[in-house]
Amino acid sequence: MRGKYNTEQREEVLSCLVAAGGKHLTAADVCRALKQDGSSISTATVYRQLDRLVAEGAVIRFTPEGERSACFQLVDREHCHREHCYHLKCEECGALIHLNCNELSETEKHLLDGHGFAVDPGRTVLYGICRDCRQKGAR
Amino acid sequence: MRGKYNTEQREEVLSCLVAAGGKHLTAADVCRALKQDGSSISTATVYRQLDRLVAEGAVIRFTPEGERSACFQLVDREHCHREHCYHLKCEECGALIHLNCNELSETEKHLLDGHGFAVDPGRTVLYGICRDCRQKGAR
DNA sequence: CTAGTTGCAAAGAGTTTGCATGGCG
DNA sequence: CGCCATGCAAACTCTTTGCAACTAG
Repeated sequence: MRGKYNTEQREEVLSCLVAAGGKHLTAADVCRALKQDGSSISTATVYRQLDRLVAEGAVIRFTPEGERSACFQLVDREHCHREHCYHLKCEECGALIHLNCNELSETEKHLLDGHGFAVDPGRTVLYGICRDCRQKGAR
Repeated sequence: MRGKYNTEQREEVLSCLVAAGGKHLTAADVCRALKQDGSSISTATVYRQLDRLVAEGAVIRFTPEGERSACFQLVDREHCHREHCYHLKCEECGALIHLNCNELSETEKHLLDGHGFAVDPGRTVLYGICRDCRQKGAR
């Protein structure tokens, strides 16, 4: 089973994402950053830890349009109550918006009752254009 | 320079996307569909034509989170807004469920009106557990 | 001790590219 | 005819996997 042990490699991958602040990193970015810090972790392990962090909901994964590799970004837990926290990712400016909204809980309920599908909010990312970018772009 | 000649291969790739209606296709889907129609175009050419169509703006390209391959979808210029087709991805069995549901359109509207966020349905994937897997796993 | 983890290298999947040939305009 | 497009296969990039050795709890 995954996510049982707390290894040094795990800590390093995690702290790498923490150091990145609100920004996202690719797996390659993480490897590069780690190498620069003197620690060299195998690529496979970086991927495995990232997967694990995503599964735990500590990190979200997404692939920006046009990019070939996946991006990983730390979820800010302060602005994110466990239960119904969704993430909105602006395709324009890249902002990651944390959203806690009853309406979405309703939708969640509907998908479960009406479609038998149990949504996993922590792992779901809604793509679109945020308010700021819509105003700027006059859309 | 690109997009000068109107070849048979170009027509076939295009008509394949037209035939798909509002739905998106991967490059592999296109190849498969063409092969089924008797015409076999090289993978490279399918990619090149898709690139060309994207460059021309006739087609959009995006990669749904969790998927490894890019999706291509015809831009319907008449019905300017994209079809409200969402995708549900089962984390258990990997099934990708296409969903067209009014409730979600409501949610979309709410996100726009209440939060200023214009969701991009084609790009968004909701993660969770599907009905079958929930029943099997007694979750 | 025992089961989860790691590193390595090799395998995979998807996509791109080099080059000679073919075909649109 | 001049170029652009095609096909093929090899190259490439990103990610996953098999397996033996290692290690946290």
